[in-house]
Amino acid sequence: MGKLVTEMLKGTLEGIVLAVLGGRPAYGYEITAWLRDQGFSDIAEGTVYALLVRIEQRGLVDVRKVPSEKGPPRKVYSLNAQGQAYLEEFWRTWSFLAERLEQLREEGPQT
Amino acid sequence: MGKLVTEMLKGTLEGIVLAVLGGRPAYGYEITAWLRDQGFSDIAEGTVYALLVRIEQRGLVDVRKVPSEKGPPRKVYSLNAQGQAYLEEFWRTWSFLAERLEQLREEGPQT
DNA sequence: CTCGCTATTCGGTGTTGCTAGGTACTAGTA
DNA sequence: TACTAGTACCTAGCAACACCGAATAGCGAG
Repeated sequence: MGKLVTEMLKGTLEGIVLAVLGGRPAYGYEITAWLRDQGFSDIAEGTVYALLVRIEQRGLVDVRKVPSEKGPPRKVYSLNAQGQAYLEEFWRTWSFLAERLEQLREEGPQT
Repeated sequence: MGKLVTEMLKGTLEGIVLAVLGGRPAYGYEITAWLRDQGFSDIAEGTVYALLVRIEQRGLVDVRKVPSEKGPPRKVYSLNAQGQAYLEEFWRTWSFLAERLEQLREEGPQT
């Protein structure tokens, strides 16, 4: 896509991934593929893996290794209680930002 | 506010400021005050000024100096044609992202 | 046995917002 | 005079995050 998306993803990609994990456990490769499917056509693989490491270190997810038939073992991440709480905080922040922007788009800044 | 907002602002703050300038010309100090009014309570002044320098260097805005009665002269920025085009591109990108997130929030990832 | 797909990891880069100051001009006040 | 506060702008160094490119590793097909 472009630089605009890249910059906007900072801060939101993390929430997106957490939201995915909120729905069901998943592993890196799978998440990357899903994101590309959703239109984030040029998400870098490395980006997703780095993000997963971060949220694991922050204790937002649990991990378990699952053998794969076609390749190295998968690291399957699932959202834990702390991650759930963080995700809710993310949605609140997102709502705040989205409301401000929607208002700006419709009305312009109130004079 | 918090780190979450800070990270989310990366990539969107620029669009926000351009949108403000799309409504009317404005200067840095004024924009900062307006943002704080809108709930972005701890936007740093330096952030806004640095951003304005960037968008000026990219040729998205026109600038003129206007004397002030109570302080140094103001640098009043206004959106030019190139900035207008960029702003529209920003809105398209924003819409894309917002749609994906809204979908995620409501449905969860489709299994 | 090499090619392609699955799956993860890592080092270095660029952009961006923040911190924490500084400069400069005006007006009010002790 | 000296100080304080409000207006208005600028800068250097920092941290976080997404990107790029490459490497590693296992498996099946040709």
